[in-house]
Amino acid sequence: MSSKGPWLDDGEQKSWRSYLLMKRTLETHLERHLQREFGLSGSDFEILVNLSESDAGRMRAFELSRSTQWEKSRLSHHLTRMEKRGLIRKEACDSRYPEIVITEEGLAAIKECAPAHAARVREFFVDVFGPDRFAVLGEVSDEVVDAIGRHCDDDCPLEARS
Amino acid sequence: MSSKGPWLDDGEQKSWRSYLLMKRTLETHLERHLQREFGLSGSDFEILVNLSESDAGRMRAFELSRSTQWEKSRLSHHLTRMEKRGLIRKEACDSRYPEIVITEEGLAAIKECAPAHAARVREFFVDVFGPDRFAVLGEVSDEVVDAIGRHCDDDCPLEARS
DNA sequence: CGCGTTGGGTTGATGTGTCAACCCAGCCGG
DNA sequence: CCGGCTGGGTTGACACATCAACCCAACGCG
Repeated sequence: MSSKGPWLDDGEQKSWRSYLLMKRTLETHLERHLQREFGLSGSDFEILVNLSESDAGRMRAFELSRSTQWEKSRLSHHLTRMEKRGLIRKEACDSRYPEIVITEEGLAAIKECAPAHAARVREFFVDVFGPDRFAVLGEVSDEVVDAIGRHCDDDCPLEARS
Repeated sequence: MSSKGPWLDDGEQKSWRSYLLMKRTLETHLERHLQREFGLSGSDFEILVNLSESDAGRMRAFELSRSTQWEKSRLSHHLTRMEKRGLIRKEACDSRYPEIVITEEGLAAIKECAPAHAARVREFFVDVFGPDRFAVLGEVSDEVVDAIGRHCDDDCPLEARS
């Protein structure tokens, strides 16, 4: 597996902890900004982005679940909360299973906050990396996701044994 | 601020979303592994690491708060939960304010899971990056934290106006 | 002394994520 | 026709994070 055994050496430790700190700092900064300025959580934002990018502002729940990669129960809980706040609506349609529709209010909310959010992502993340390093980050990220995916393809059948 | 306006172009969008997916995938994978194999959450792990690295396995709460960068209320809540589970103890000492002490059980728990955890970090993250790219990640992470920190130094006095 | 302020720490309310169990329609094999 | 299975979706219980409010000892200063 690894040429160096399980442990991380000092330099790796340092980089790993820097990464962890950065991840948390960026996460809370962005989330806080959205919350304070626009009353939206990061989760709200993610759902609204997906809906607003879809053809008619409406998707089945399991499409959302596919594109966000959320667990179905998290999605269900969050959608009921968002419906209570008027950001989305569940609309019955011909074939069983309701469609999730973005409301006027939801559309207005995301249109209002998206530019400010994007600007912060650019200022504190994209521009700090710079084009080259940022492109590399994108590539490596895909590799990491693949690596974990391959591992789980191997394991999950085993873990799901009963 | 930015030479390109607030929006992200297509390539940047793609990298950003790759990063977001990677971050979540890695996070849930590591957390799930710790939880299922050892009954520890990532938060438990972080506290136990800090305590076990301290001189006598004991620190004041606010030292923990400094080294983890957690909010004090999060820390307080989590420490009471961990005490209930026997991983730590709050011990009264001479000068006001109790010390947080890692228990035998807590020490055993972290010693047991740390190698497996480190191995997963290495396998799915460090080794996928490779030494060079990983070192760069560490550096850029520090820069991002600095950038956000500088911004908040400017703003927080204003935000904290009353 | 008395009184306000600061700072470490706790508490409660609330919103959120996770797990496991469940519901139910459709499907498939007898 | 019936029984079990699958898959989209909901629910409830619980662990967790965040915010604001609070507690209280120590300090500063009139």
